[in-house]
Amino acid sequence: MPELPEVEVTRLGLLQQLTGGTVCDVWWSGKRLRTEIKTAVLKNSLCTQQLVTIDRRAKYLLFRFSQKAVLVIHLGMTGKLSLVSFTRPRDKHDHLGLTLSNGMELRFNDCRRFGSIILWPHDTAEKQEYLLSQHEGIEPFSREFNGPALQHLARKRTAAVKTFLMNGRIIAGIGNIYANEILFAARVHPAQPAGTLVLEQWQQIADVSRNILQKAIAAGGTTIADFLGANGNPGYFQLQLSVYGKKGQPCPLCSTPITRTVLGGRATFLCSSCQQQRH
DNA sequence: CAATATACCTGGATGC
DNA sequence: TGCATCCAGGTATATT
Repeated sequence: MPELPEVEVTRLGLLQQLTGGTVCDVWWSGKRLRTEIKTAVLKNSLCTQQLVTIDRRAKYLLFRFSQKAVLVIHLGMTGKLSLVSFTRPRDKHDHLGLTLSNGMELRFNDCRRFGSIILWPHDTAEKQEYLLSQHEGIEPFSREFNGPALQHLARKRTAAVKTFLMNGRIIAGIGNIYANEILFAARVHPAQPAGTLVLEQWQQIADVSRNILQKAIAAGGTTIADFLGANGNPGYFQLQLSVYGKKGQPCPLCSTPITRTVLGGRATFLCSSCQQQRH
């Protein structure tokens, strides 16, 4: 589900209600996620700790606690976080619960279990955060995300520009839905080799990326099947999608039917009239 | 090193 | 109704 906007919507929703809360218990379903969960370690590190703030790097949420420990949560494909009363019965696919001293519980629900939950203990958190940041690509809302920088990063890259945008080690936060939408808005053909785009195209991609991601955050994210923000509400950006999932429907700009292809194993939607390869 | 394939999971939609 | 098949917002790892 979650690309940068959905992760950001989750973060903002939790921040409102959660900061200042103190952890008093940890529950785990016993089912393994992408990473191993050590309940005893989580309890030892987090119980009595107060949540200071929540940050985001790429699609990771960083829950910062008072004694410097950081709980890192990645939502994978179907992960959702919610804050509910600890008396509420657990749902199917609930996998982790952090009970807070105010009677609320932060719950992680993840049907497909591609999500991950990692604890950075206080003594290595700084180092781990540095390593994560090194490993992840540039943030779309950062200064370094601009036309010339993107063109530079794409030098000698033969992979399709869509695959390039979705490569998290190069650019953070852009997944399949937003890659499709960004390339349509920039009028760039998804299969064009990244290294062959001209500066004007990269500038356009940088501009529309920020615009689309920002609008998606403002709309509460995109809910196709099951994304819910931390307050339990769906997003509404799917109402503003131009091409994703729109096979056969008219292009909003020229009415040519949208086509679906597969690129790098992922569904790819485009308007063959508005998006043409430029060499 | 870069590009591509595969694996990790569950469940909804589709077709027979 | 049942069953098989395909598909889904991500990413680490292996293979070419």
